[in-house]
Amino acid sequence: MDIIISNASGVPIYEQIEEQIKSMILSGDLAAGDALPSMRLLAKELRISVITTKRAYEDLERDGFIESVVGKGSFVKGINSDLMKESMLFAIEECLEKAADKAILGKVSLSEMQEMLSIIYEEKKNG
Amino acid sequence: MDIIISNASGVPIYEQIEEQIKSMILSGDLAAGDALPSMRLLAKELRISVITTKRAYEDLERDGFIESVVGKGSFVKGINSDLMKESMLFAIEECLEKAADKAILGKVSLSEMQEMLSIIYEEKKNG
DNA sequence: ATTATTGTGTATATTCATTATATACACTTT
DNA sequence: AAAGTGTATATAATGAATATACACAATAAT
Repeated sequence: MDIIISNASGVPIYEQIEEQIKSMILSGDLAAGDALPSMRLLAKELRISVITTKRAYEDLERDGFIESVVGKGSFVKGINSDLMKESMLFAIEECLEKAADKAILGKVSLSEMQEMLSIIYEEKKNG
Repeated sequence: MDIIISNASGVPIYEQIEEQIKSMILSGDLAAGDALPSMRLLAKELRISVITTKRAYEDLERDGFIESVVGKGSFVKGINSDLMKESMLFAIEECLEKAADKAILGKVSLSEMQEMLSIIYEEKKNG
């Protein structure tokens, strides 16, 4: 399981895990029925506490993406892919809203923002 | 002093105050030498603690935007307007980066984001 | 088959950092 | 003296992350 956590980002670890697992489900890297790494194993790999992985899996279960059964493990559920994309778009929207708020306060134009976004996006995608 | 704080946003109150005062300086609503409302008065207007306004003014002073002198009050300093804009752009950049991260994970294209951003920006600016 | 072991998820109590607070203090002006 | 400034100390409330012990299931050893 290729999950990368960054302490510098300010994003809570459990959220980073959630986002990346959702992404793998969306992209097909994880299919319905697939087993996730156990909370303990993932915690060991990432050098974090079991409780943090549990927090992530707990949220994913609450939101209907996975299912955990004691003694057996955690598994990907059948997902409505459209709903999934909806949830992703919503998270993106929240970030863009914050950026727009700051931009308007700071008298930064839309085209300036578009330019910035374009550079950032391509940078992240390629470099 | 027209400062609006929103508890729903998740942004700390002191940060909201800082952003809005910076914005007023940048736009010219506040000029060098102008007196800010006293910490106590602003706290009273916003129905928050003096300590929170102090925290905001403290940060603004640390960053060179204002100056506080005991017994007298807090005042806007002479500002390098370019540096100011730099600092605003940096904050916007951070938000856009988070959005871009999520977009790439979620297989959301750049043009989709541009479209979202455009709608959000215009909505906030006009509506 | 029974039992011990190992691997699952779960629950409790705790630590740490951040945000926000009440209250009392020190200084300046009037 | 009084009323207005900014300042400092001690405290509460929340959220992120943790260590440790608990409960259940599958498996290997006997």
